[in-house]
Amino acid sequence: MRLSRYFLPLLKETPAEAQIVSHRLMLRAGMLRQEAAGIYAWLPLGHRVLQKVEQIVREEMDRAGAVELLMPTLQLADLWRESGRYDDYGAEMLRITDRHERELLYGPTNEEMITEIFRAYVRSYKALPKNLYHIQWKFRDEQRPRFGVMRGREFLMKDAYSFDVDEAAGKAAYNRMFVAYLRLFKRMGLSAIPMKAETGPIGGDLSHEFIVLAQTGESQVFLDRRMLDLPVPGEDVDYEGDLEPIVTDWTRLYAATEDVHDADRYGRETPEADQITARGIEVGQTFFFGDKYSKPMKAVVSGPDGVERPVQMGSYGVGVSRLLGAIIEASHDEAGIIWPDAVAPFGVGIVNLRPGDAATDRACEEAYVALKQGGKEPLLDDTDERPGGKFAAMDLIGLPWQLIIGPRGLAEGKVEVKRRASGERHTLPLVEALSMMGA
RNA sequence: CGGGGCGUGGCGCAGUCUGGUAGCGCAUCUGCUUUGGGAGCAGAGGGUCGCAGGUUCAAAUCCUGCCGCCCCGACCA
Repeated sequence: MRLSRYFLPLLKETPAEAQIVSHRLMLRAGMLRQEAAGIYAWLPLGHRVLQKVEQIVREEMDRAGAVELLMPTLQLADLWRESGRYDDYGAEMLRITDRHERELLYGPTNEEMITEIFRAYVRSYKALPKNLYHIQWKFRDEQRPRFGVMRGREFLMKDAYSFDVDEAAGKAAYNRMFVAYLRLFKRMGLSAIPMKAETGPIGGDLSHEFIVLAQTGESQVFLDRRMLDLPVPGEDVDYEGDLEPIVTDWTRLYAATEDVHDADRYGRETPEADQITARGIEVGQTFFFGDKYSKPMKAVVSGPDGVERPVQMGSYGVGVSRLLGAIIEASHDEAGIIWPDAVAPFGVGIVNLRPGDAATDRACEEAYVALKQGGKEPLLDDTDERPGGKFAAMDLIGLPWQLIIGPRGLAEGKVEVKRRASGERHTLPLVEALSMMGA
């Protein structure tokens, strides 16, 4: 992409409404525009990152055996009356009436709908296990939206739902999601720690919140330092096999958010030297809730014994749009965002220091084509902006690599490569620069 | 939902107390000079002062009502 043709409205000054760093940087970097409290338009740069994050979630869900579908944003109120949640859900649920006076709602989640879909088609244990997910916009009419995209009213969420014949199979399905979550957050460059979570009225102890550690996190968390060193399962993890050992490894050590923190247990189980108190951002949550919805909504399957029983369900959410905020909270400096390679909107920013200079233009063009062919998704700054402004802009939008090309360096046959994360720079011939960046 | 604050060119703000026909910085446009870490000079454009009523000769400024947004708290993926 050539910057001169792109749409990247950068802000030199921070809009007054933004307080936390990720919100400020997203506005300044031209990723986001607020349209109403907690409702945002995703500008091209933000949209690209959103899609990258979404794609990683999708790949890891698919790898774990989940199947993607897409449910609508609007749902019928009657569906929610079946589970009893229409009345339980408070003002957070956005209720809408259509021209026929039918009551609708903008879905805050999809347990009811997925259960309805499942029960319409599945009757036998032989069709199980199943895990269906979608990535869709949700709406929760928060009383007080804040922190930009981290607590908006409209948000993009991946939610998966597992269906199993009995509790043991349900637990295995839960484990698959647990492992998939470890992997997908890791791929985004995040260290997300599963922490025991409140299950609320659902009961049982099978629920975890996945928390990203960041200094500016919204809530306080307590954990065993050794959790940070646990190995994340690789691409070759066998989702057909027994994942219990991995889950046990990741749940044995103490890790809790402030609302479920047990100071006595913490002191007992975790050596003082390994105790960490930090701030965290919740980016995902896993639940196993058995027949909470399948029972009232009559989603039943026949077992091998010919007896019909409610299917055992779990649900697994990832806050896709929220993740952008979390990633920035966890990865930025004074100058701007530092994107992890896997989610960066562009792989390399090429800075043409002197557009109009024949040799410089030629070298930039050569680099642009090579990087593009190498799948590096370059963004070429071919604007008339002054060098200082270009450098500041590149640092702000946080592309992993900067390739700086100008007449001064070219006179020596060299260009400069800068790694955004470390600030490390190298002056070297263009070919070498390209191979350094993997093109 | 309780408490506090704010709404003035695209962005950041001053002006409001004490009414007199709107200003600063950045950004934008034009010209010239500049060009390796947010340039200089000269000129230009752009504002129903959140909205609606009211008071007044006169309202960004005073009064009433409404709307929007932000912060702290309670609540939440």
